Amino acid sequence: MRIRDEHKEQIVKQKALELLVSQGFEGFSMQKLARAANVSPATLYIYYRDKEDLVMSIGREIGKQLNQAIFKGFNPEAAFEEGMRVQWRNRANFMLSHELEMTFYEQIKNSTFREAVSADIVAEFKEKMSIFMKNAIEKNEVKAMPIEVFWSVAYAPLYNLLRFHSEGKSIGGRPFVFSEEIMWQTFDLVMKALKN
Amino acid sequence: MRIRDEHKEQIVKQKALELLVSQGFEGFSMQKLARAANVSPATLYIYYRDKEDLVMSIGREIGKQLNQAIFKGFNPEAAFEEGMRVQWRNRANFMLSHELEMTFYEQIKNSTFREAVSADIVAEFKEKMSIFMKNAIEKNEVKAMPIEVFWSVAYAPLYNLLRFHSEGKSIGGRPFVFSEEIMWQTFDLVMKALKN
DNA sequence: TTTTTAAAAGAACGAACATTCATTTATATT
DNA sequence: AATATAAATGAATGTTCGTTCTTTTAAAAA
Repeated sequence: MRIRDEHKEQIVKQKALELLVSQGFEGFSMQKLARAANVSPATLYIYYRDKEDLVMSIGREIGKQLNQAIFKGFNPEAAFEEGMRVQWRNRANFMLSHELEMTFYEQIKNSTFREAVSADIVAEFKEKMSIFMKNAIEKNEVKAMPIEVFWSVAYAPLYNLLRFHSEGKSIGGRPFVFSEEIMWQTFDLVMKALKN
Repeated sequence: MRIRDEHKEQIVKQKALELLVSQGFEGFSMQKLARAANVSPATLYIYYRDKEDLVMSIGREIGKQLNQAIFKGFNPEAAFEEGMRVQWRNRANFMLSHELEMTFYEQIKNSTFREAVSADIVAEFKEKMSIFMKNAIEKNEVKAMPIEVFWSVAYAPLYNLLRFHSEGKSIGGRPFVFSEEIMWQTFDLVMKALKN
């Protein structure tokens, strides 16, 4: 029995990401991918059931990686600001070292493949994060609020900074560059908003 | 000379929006649009140069509408919190009354058509907003900070709430519904972050 | 070494794609 | 009423699409 070439499979995955990010969903096709990966179109159907399966598999894999990265070293029993600091550091680290993946992930969340990607991931986030929040509220570190409000104030600014960063352009004239300093400056503002 | 049917043109625009939002860029085609709008494919090429022109025209039009709505009644000389309140109200009003348009606008910003849509819009925002910010800093209402940090803290939470709203689903178990109350609760947190 | 089996390939399929062409239709002007 | 002209059409263009077919290739098992 001929053995599957894992390296070839990796190349397909990588080229798919590159193509999807550079050309968008509308410019992505199985034949282009096959050409880019130096593979027969038929080979793609050994690795994936069809085009949808390919896109969703890659999307789900990135989602899992992201989720895992986010909770690395995160202790739901930790003090509020400390826990939040870990979350910000984890998210920023992952995003800066996986720009291609994150761009694709944002793309897929604004596409018809939306649901499939985020279902499990949201569930895991909810489970771990709600314990952390419950603790913080009980310890009087933060006011009770709908989790959507919390999420929006706590993380949306960070994601937005990173979006400015990877778009390369800015609202101001000079190009915006994300840095540790800017991140923690923003973090302090967010803490000021959330902490009692 | 036969006169152009403006009503028909409107239907094409509306159906294009509906199709793009429900099927995504990858599921959108000129032939599908023609069928949905009860029009010959050739007619689309009377209204638009090609597919790209169609998508971008619609995107740009929404961008202009959004920008106009945002600055309605906005006075750059106003006090910081008051000015921000106008901005939040304007943005929320527009988004809630143009959900389809906003979904499409988010889609296009995460696609290859990105640049073309936001160029002018960002320029106008920068011009008007920088005066407002300069005033607020001089009046000691808010600390100086990079405009990207300001934007991320000031508006990203609002956009994120509205995203939760239109996704219909939530992090929590119950479906999330955007409301005036939740909006101003979030606004207060953001003000706490930004104001001196 | 031979057999077995799945990986991989290349050519091919009909379907759908963006766009154009030749023609018809409706209206404003003469 | 006749003419001019741009709107609108349906059919057709060649191209690319996703996917499958048949065949070849490579490695594990015999």
